[in-house]
Amino acid sequence: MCPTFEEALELVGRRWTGAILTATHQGVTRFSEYRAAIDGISDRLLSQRLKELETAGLLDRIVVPSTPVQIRYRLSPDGLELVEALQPLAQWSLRRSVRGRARQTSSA
Amino acid sequence: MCPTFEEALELVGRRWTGAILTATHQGVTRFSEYRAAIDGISDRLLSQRLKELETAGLLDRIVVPSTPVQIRYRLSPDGLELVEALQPLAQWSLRRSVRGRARQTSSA
DNA sequence: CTGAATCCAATAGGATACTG
DNA sequence: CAGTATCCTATTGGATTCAG
Repeated sequence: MCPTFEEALELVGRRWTGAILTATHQGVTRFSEYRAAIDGISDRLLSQRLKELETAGLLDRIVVPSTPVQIRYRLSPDGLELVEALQPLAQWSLRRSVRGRARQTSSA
Repeated sequence: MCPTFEEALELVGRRWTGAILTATHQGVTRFSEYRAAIDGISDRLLSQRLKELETAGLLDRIVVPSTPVQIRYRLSPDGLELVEALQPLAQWSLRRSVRGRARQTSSA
């Protein structure tokens, strides 16, 4: 299997990453908005994930030169494509949860 | 975001999981075949992932009553749907790697 | 052949406090 | 507001050995 696919899976499989991408897709742009929109995420992880996604070229970090400066995030073209590419997976998990399967995936 | 989507992402984002699903989809069925097909995976992780995927209802573990018994794995209907749902993501990562983006996603 | 058991190193993640 | 820094624990993953 091509390694870039594994990389994509592992990036997107990191905790909170899906939630951040989804939130961004739904219009969330500010750090504090993510905090409010994503229940349970810590500042540290949010900051880390945003940076990872920016580094991966999936989010653009926009500095608005107001006073005080505002930081906004948005999906890059690649990021938008990714969110769209994840839709079938979202549908699948939704179908599955409706059918009753899901959960019990841990327990090593 | 619905928690089942996060669960799906985290399951599929675990190391080797994508490779195992792909290999299975391409006809791999035996433990030793996975070992041969997936470069670098250890017995421990292969065993663990197979069990996780079985527990999640994505793989079926078939015991063939020959002498000695043979163990075969195959995608369950859900697992097949999952593999199909992952195709857009695979396409996306392929497009991206062709375009030259990808990599540099780690470095916390 | 198909794993399970053990041991260890690395990484991820959570909580909290602090800063420009 | 938008993060950093620090600390600490839990989870992952790799290597190796053992077993039915």
